[in-house]
Amino acid sequence: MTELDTRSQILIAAEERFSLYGYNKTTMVEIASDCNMSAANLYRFFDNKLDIGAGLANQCLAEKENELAVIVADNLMTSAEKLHAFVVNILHYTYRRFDVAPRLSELIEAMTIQRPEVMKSHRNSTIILLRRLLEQSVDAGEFEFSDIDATAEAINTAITVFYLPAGMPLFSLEEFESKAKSVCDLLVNGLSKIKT
Amino acid sequence: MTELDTRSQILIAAEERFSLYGYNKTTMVEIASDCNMSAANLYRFFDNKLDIGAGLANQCLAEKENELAVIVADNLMTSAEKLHAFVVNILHYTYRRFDVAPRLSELIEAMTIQRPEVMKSHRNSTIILLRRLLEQSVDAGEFEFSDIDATAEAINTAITVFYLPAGMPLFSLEEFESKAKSVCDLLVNGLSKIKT
DNA sequence: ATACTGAATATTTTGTTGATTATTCACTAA
DNA sequence: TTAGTGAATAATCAACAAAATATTCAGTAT
Repeated sequence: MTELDTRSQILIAAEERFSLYGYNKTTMVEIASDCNMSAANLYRFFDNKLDIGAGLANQCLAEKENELAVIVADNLMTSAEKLHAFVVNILHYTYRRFDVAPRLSELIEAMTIQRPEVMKSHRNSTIILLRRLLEQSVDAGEFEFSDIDATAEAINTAITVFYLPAGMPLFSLEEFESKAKSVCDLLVNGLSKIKT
Repeated sequence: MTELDTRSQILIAAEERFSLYGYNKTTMVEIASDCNMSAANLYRFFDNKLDIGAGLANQCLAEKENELAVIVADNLMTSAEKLHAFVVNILHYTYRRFDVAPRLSELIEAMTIQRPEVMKSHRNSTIILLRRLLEQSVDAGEFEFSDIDATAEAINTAITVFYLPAGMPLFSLEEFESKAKSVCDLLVNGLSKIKT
């Protein structure tokens, strides 16, 4: 088995364990024995448990980014619709992680605290996607703005609530969806060439 | 001494202790002896320690609301300037609590978890202030929008990041100030009668 | 060299127990 | 009746040992 195969075998075993029992309750021995190897051998592929977590988190977040990229690439939606779909997608992802698969959010929590660069890089990717959305909106003659980078950043800042699982218990999903709609409307109003 | 006097005497003693040593490390006996009374007597004025905390938190948040009310009432600033000042004030308050007076944020944390209605009511007051700001902006012929309540809520949602002490370690105060500026610009653009 | 292991060590978590602290209550003083 | 107390009880916290777990390392097999 190649080194790459073994790495992904470990990641698959870890994903199974982490999503079932959570990051903290999963031991290196368990992951190792799922892969029919000793715990010591895991260290030939990952520096430590946190790095296994980071590998997995990067995978999960990359999937999320792909979903968002699909929305941005869509050419049937208007830019306003895309932005709304974008935000709702983020909200639903956050909600799911808090409500449906709370085990995996233990991993995200650990990353936020102990591997902030993982979340930072996800943040970056998201802003790049927003930037692309804005570029396309200009091409389509729908939005206009002066500084595309500042605008992408500002939008990301304004929708930060929808990223935070900590806020989820405060309102129902329906309430959050309605908030997402109002915020998008407000933003779109500021971006549109022609005011609605 | 009237009952009201005793209540505020207790709150004063509690404020001193809470801001010096934090909510958790302050004991009922300490508060009581600061007021020259027995711990048991505190319970004639407050149901429990959490209620003393809630009384104090309400006071602190009311002060914050007053500062914001002053900004809204100002008649030298444009509506755009008011909104910006409003957001920056919130940001600075959050930053101060996280960076300068972390002891008191222990109290806010306890309230967030164990007395969510305290924070909810503060949230409400803030939205009412934003509503007033919007009313005045219409009178001044500066902003226009369809639904004032939805708009006030949407603005509040968009500026939620600036309320969260948890986010403070991620960026410097300067970075947050710049974010506050971009978000305000974006919002103002969407609200203004005449686009800039 | 490369893939791996068992056993040793270091770090973290868990469980337990004593001490602190919050809260209640029966009571006194005015 | 109102303001207060000391002492009893209940809940929480802190410290420390024991157990579990992460990580390292010396060494085996191919």
